[in-house]
Amino acid sequence: MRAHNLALVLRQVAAAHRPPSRADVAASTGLTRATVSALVDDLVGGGLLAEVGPAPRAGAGRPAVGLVLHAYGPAGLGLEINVDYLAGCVVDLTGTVRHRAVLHVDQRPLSPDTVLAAVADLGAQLRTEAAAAGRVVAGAALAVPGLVSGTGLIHRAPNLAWHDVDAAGTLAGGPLGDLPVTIDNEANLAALAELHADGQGLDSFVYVSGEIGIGAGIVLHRDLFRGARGWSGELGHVCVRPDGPRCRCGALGCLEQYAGQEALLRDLPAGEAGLARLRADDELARHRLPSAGTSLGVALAGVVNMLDVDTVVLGGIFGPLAPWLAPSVEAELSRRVLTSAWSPMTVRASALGPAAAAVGAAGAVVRDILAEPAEWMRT
Amino acid sequence: MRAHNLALVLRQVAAAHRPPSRADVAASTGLTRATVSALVDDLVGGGLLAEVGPAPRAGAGRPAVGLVLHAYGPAGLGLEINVDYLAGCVVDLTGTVRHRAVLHVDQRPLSPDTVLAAVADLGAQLRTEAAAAGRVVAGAALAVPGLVSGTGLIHRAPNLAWHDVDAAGTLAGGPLGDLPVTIDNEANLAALAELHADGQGLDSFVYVSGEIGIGAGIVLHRDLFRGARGWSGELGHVCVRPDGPRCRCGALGCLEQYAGQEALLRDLPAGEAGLARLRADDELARHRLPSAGTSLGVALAGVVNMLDVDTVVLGGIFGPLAPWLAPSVEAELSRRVLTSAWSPMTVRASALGPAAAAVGAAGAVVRDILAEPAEWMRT
DNA sequence: CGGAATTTGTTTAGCGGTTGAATTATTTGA
DNA sequence: TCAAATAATTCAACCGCTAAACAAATTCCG
Repeated sequence: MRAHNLALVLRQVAAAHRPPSRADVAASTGLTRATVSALVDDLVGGGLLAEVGPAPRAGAGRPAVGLVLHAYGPAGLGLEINVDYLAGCVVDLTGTVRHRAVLHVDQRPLSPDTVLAAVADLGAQLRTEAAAAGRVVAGAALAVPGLVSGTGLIHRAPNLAWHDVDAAGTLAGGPLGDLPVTIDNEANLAALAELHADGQGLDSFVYVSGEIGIGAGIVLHRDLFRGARGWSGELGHVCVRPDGPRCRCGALGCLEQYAGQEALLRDLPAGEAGLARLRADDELARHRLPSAGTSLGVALAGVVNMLDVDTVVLGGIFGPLAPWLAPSVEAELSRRVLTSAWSPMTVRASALGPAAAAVGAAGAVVRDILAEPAEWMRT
Repeated sequence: MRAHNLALVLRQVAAAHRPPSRADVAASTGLTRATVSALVDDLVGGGLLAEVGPAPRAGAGRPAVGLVLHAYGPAGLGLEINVDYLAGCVVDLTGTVRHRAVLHVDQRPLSPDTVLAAVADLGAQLRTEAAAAGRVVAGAALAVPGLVSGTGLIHRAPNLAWHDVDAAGTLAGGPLGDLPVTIDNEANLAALAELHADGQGLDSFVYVSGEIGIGAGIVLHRDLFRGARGWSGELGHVCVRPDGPRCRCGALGCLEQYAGQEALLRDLPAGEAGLARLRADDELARHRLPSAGTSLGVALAGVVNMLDVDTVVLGGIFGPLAPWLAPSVEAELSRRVLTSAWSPMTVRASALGPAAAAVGAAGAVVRDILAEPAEWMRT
């Protein structure tokens, strides 16, 4: 009960627009001021909340002491392994990114152990930076482009050609071995980053992560949807045409064959160079992207009919290509989604830059702490 | 906290295989015997639990008093409107069906008000029967083949040609006007019935409801998944081929055009007559059903790739046709679902008979009471 | 047959945590 | 300078759970 109320108070402070007073929190939670005072004292003592000078306020009365999440409380380390880069960042309790790093290296020729060692080194370096700035990293999360078990086993990462990699075990032996590390799918964590990106109250959406493969992170009522075993969101392998071209996964007509990076860049240089060319050449883009958008729309329409979300966010490489993709996606959705008749769908580009998953990962670490403050303060 | 623990105790009693004693419940919940005693006394006083004579037990010691859900506690009324029948039933707290009724009438020529009045009458009649047997109906739930809002507004029921029908408002004026009535999608409630059907511990599955249309109810971790607005599960309008035949919804190539009842019974008599013919004529069934199963499999593979469930339950008319449908559904799933490589899918026929949704609806009413006993006992 | 052992269920004192009212603290405004 | 207003703390009361002792009802075994 104590634990529950601690989390409740913390949530109110985090959600407030300006630093609330103890009295404000009492009013918004329904608890009494006495209780809130006691809880806040605990949270301040535990390093999760800080008091700030009273905001200039009109009217009489004793000035309120503002409460904010402690900017030097426990920090989260986010790491990302993707096909053509590694990334990492450190965020504080407020969700602000304090340090970041990206390494552009194609990971495909490297062994899983090499890649995991490299990303651990990147993380250790960021942790040192954070420590120098007075922030202690309390935990880490790693984003990978594949299907991951809760135990940290990567079952399959098709575009890295990994399978059955015990990432958690390998990391435990490295320089981050003393940190609790969770491992999650890249699209899931990017979706979380999108959810908590500044302001705009997205409640439920599908985040489409266009990288070498196509993944999706599903957010429902501000909560990440993981499916039964954590393996949801394999949008790239939803069927667009049952008799279409063969996919790397073995099936026919998967979305990835129509809207994956390799399909978009056919006859163009691979990677960023080809994408830049596509963005620069409006003629080319108009010729090639709408049909990919239609395929994306067909697949997403099925997803939306089943899942019932009202917003699609185009992320990864689809973000910058949204001007050409979104109209055909939107058209297909409004044609095929039953509910769009009385409740139209929204399609928009992601608000995030590259390495969104790393930011989401770091944010997930601190939000875990905020969600269970009692757990954190026991130590 | 009290409320939480009351529900906890109730859940343990409901989940037990044989009537547990207070001591058993204490052991399985982690509460002390003293606390459980107090909680149980409240629940017995509130008419939710009953004590039964001590079971003959081996060993020494004072004999235990068994606890069971009160068979004469509050009962739930379930109602179902479907295209070619109305159904209703009353279940007691244990989930046992005590009274039932079905009316085979084609509802399509009738107005919504007429149909709602008829189903309300059916409900009132069942309530009278239940009262005569000493059971008081505490609430009702109505299943409809369409998209429903939480407020009881039926946005669209394509196969009844209904739209914007205020079912809750209409029912409030009828003979059930004094009961709290919730309204929900037919496939959702049938899925709940399947979930709570005797025994076998299904945890997460997609229940495919084949009626005139095709719907789906999604259960994840023994919890109904409703999507963002409660409009999930429109499997019938997932796209199988983007350039397929036009569907009643306006789009091209919806699953319903390949595996809906009308597609299955092309050139056969409509309704039960045609279905009987199909079941009787193995030659015909082998010729026609596997291709429908393949389409179903294509659509379900996309769903499973996104949602990550490991079991598909074929219900409604698909249940009896499962021997011909399931193999091709299964084949398509194992071809197309990524996770099936290391975690194979299961496809099975529903354990339920007709009017599954009515049973699910009635069960939902009593489970709501069991989930919040404090709420119920306040009255 | 009768007492010890055993298990169930209740009683009682104590404790953590919340509430509500009273109290103290700090400011504005007349 | 003092009253009014608002913020935060203190303190007694209370609710619900726990732990341990106790009462009740049965079996085991000499």
